[in-house]
Amino acid sequence: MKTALKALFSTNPTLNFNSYCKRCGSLLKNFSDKGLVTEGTALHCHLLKQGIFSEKFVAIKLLIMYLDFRQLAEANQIVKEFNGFNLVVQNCLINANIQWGSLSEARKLFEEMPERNEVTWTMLISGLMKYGRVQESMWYFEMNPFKNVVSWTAGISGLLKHGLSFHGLKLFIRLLESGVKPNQVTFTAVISACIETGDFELGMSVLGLIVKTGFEANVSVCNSLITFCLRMREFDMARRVFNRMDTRDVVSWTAILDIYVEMGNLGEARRIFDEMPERNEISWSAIIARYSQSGDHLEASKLFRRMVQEGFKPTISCFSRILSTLASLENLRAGRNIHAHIKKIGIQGDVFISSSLVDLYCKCRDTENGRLVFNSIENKNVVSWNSMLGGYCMNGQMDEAKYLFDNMPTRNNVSWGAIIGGYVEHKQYDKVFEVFNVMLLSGESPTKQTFSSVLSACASVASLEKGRDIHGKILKQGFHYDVYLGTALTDMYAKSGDIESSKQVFDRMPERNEFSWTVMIQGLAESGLAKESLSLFGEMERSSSVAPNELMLLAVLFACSHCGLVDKGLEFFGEMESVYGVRPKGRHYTCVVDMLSRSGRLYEAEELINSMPFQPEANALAALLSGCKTYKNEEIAERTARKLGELAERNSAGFVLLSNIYASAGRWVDVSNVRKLMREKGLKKSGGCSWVEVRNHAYSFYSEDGTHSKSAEIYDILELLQSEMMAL
DNA sequence: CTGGTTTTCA
Repeated sequence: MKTALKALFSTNPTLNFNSYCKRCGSLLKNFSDKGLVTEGTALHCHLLKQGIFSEKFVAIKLLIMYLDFRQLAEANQIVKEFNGFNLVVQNCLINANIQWGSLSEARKLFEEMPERNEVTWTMLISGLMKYGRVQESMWYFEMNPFKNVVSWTAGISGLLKHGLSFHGLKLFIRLLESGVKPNQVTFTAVISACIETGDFELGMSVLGLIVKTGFEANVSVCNSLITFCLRMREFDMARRVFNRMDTRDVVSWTAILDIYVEMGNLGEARRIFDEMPERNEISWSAIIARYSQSGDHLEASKLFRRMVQEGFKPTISCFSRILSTLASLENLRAGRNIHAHIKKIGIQGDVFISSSLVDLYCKCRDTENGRLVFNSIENKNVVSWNSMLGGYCMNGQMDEAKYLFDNMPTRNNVSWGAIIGGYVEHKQYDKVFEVFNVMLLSGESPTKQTFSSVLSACASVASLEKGRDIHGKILKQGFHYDVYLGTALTDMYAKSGDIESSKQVFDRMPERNEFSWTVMIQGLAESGLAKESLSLFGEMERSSSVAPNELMLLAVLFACSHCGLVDKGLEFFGEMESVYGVRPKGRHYTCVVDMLSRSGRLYEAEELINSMPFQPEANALAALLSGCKTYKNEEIAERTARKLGELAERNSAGFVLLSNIYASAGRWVDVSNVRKLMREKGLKKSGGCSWVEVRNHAYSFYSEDGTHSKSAEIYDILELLQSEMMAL
């Protein structure tokens, strides 16, 4: 900009006066757009020196610039130089007041004007529309004596912006009837109305009109046509429009880029992006958003870095997008940098930005900083509250979550879903049902995700009654079994012991993914239908394209273990890597060790543990110990126990088992040694837990004393019952 | 000279 100014100062003497003024004018407009106050003032001084400041064209640009900068003293100075009433100057003043949101001042100026032109009217109409005052705007529209294309378009697009597509289109019809010719701007606006209403037929007839009036070559019209085709999923037509254009701008390229993304071809979209003749911050945002959406957060953040390096200013949406990408990458360091930048340019107050920031800190497990950002949001909306709520939930701070939830000004089904999901995630199942019931009572409709969460809670507490109830509610809501809901139902029925219903749901699912198969295979195995489980696995291999994953193979091993098909299980285990390409994890070894130990093949089990390429799970050793107990093999038990002792794993189950084995062998000294060891390591026997349901509330009881608020009374009653039983 | 339109997004 500085160089442009210099070039102008050392001006070309051959430049004539008019083009000189024009160049000054466009420079001033440029300064005004980019907020370059110093440069603008400097040019003003220069013009004063040259004595051409009162030239009307230049003066108007100067006035607009000073109004833009809100330098009212200078602006007033220029107004004075026009000596009284000037229509264009008054128009500029009205426009400035509209920009500043002083609508009453703008209207006062409008009313006081001795004469008005079509621009005056149009400005007021579009100004009122801009602030959502549709009724008043339409009133002025009807009063307007100069209904030209621009004011028609202003009225139409104003209605469209406020979701009144139908009224907008009706106004468009009136425009056609009035005899005024619509132009390219009108058509672009009307096409976006067709996009809004999703009316393909109407769009096509507008297209006919466009062709008839000869606007089909206009860039803006074609751009909106491409978007129209995109929304109607007419990808071929979109490409035809694009290919036919003889001039394309950055908007056209960005629009066609999105066509390929929608067609699921991100690679082709990227190729277009790389080959675009020109890019702007919106095209950058678009491609970054698409990478982020498709889960390639690394590429998204790489592109963001390139975008900034190439000097593009990210838009607000781009910032919030990249923040959520960094949140997924849990890249707190980069996130903090961007946070600092956001503060510097002063957009931290934006609800989308601040909610993304809350999410970023929480996903990086820094709920404290998340809370600080949350507290700083002035106009919190549901999304901001939900981000903070979700943050507490994902970090298991359920007390904070509940407190926040109880104090939210408004809740939507996302909020309910978040807190319910949090309780499920952190195994507080009694709370899940409690909150879910309140949710239903409040009249909020659960989403599919919330239903899935609650179903998994039912599965975990094996509450068939509740599960059936939820199933009924799902049907009532009219949700059909999609993959997620169907899988959750299958799992719930299987875990609650109703394997028949489980199979029924599974059979009716229109689509199954690897989780669905896993759940069913595991469900059958755990219900003692191990043979059926294995044959279902066979069916899956034959009939679907789903590849067995780690979890599913675990279920298969489990099935073999539970129907005593030890050799079959060993065969599967051997094939895991070679046939299915899944490297056995600790859990798989544990399962096989368990299988061998249960059938008394203790030496093989021990050998398998010794052959493991990594540390065995404590559970594997525990399983072997358990086998030793059953088959009375103290020799292996001794060795295994030693290994378990060496294992630094904080797993108390193994120790408990160990002490039980010693106890059953009557080796009380060893028992007390193990207990001592546990105390030294700070391990506690994880308490058993039981619960009863009374009127939709689950009451939990833990094996440690005194954890229940009414344990004293409960024990009193137990004692009473006991003494009555003795009396019998 | 001053006014109306199109592309990304939560």
